[in-house]
Amino acid sequence: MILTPSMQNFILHWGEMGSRWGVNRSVAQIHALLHIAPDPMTADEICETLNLARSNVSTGLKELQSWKLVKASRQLGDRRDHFTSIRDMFDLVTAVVEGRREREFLPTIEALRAVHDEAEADGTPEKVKARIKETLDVMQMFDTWYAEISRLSRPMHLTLLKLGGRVARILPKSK
Amino acid sequence: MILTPSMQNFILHWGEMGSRWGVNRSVAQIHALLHIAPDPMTADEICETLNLARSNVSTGLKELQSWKLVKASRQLGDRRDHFTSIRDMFDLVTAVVEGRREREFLPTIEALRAVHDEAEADGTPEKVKARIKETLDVMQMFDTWYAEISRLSRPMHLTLLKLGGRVARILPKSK
DNA sequence: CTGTTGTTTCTGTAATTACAGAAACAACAG
DNA sequence: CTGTTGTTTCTGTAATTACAGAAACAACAG
Repeated sequence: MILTPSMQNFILHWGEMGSRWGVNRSVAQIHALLHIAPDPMTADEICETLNLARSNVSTGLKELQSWKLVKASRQLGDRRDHFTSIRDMFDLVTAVVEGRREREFLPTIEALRAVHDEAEADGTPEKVKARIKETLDVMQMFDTWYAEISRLSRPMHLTLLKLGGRVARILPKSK
Repeated sequence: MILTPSMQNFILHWGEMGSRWGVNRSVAQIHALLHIAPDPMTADEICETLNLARSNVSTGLKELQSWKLVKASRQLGDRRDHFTSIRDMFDLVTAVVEGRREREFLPTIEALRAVHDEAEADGTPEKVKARIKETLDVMQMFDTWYAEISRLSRPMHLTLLKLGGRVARILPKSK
């Protein structure tokens, strides 16, 4: 596959961004390539296009699949796996947010809960215990909010997105 | 300052979480300490409590101030700076989200815009150009949504948070 | 002036991370 | 059986990152 300069830049920038977002550069580059590739690609094509070792592409694809950002598919008369990224940008955002929640947010809440319980018995000052509890409570509040919102339907999400700040005009009436 | 085991764990976990969130461990630990500290602390006290070099504490405090997570204050009759973290959890979340938006989201949008313009002239296939444009558009849509929502008042934020998924019950009527 | 406080910059080091490339395997088609 | 495809695991290396500690400096109180 031949990359035009702007396609190369897209992949490079996505790779940079990936490393800020906690995904390593190679993995983010593979995702970027699949994201803009018109057709599914095999692992070998990805190796050639990005100049990565096969082992790393294989591992990277696994990781992307675990994030549910990439799917493997088969083509008739070909034994090789063909990989595509999620085509719908909404699904992509959902997958990324969901992944981060599971890997970063929930473990933190869990750890905070453990610390909170531990603090009951080890002579931690009341003020400090209150701070820890408040931190835990607020994080849980945000998590609950997210869980509820994410359960809404796609059209509802779109409505809310388009509505933006105007949601405030509608709400007060109902209070 | 004496740390109980649970306070130590809080700081350690916060430090771990920090490294996942793109802040380095020391910086996250300093923040964790200030977050649960009942009273403002001087740089020296932080050094002692966390066993960090003074230079690193100094740099870390600078970084936390640039994130607006920590403020320096003065006390009568003392020439040293005393540091406190944001006390209000809502302000903290806002500061973190705002910081990440500026450092991770906006640069990406900027880069995408540049790639998008570049793609006009370098023979990038139409399909690929469309993908790039779609990616840019969706990211901008989310950013606009966030910008509008963040402009709402604090009580409105609280209302929305408590409302959670029930916001859906209110909206359809108005369509 | 001296002492205190804090910042910045540099050096060196330990730990971590991100890879390439090799090798061993597994699954399966023909 | 052989050839193809893909995965997993290992070794080695280069690059990066996160520090400690030193040193030089600045600002300022008294």
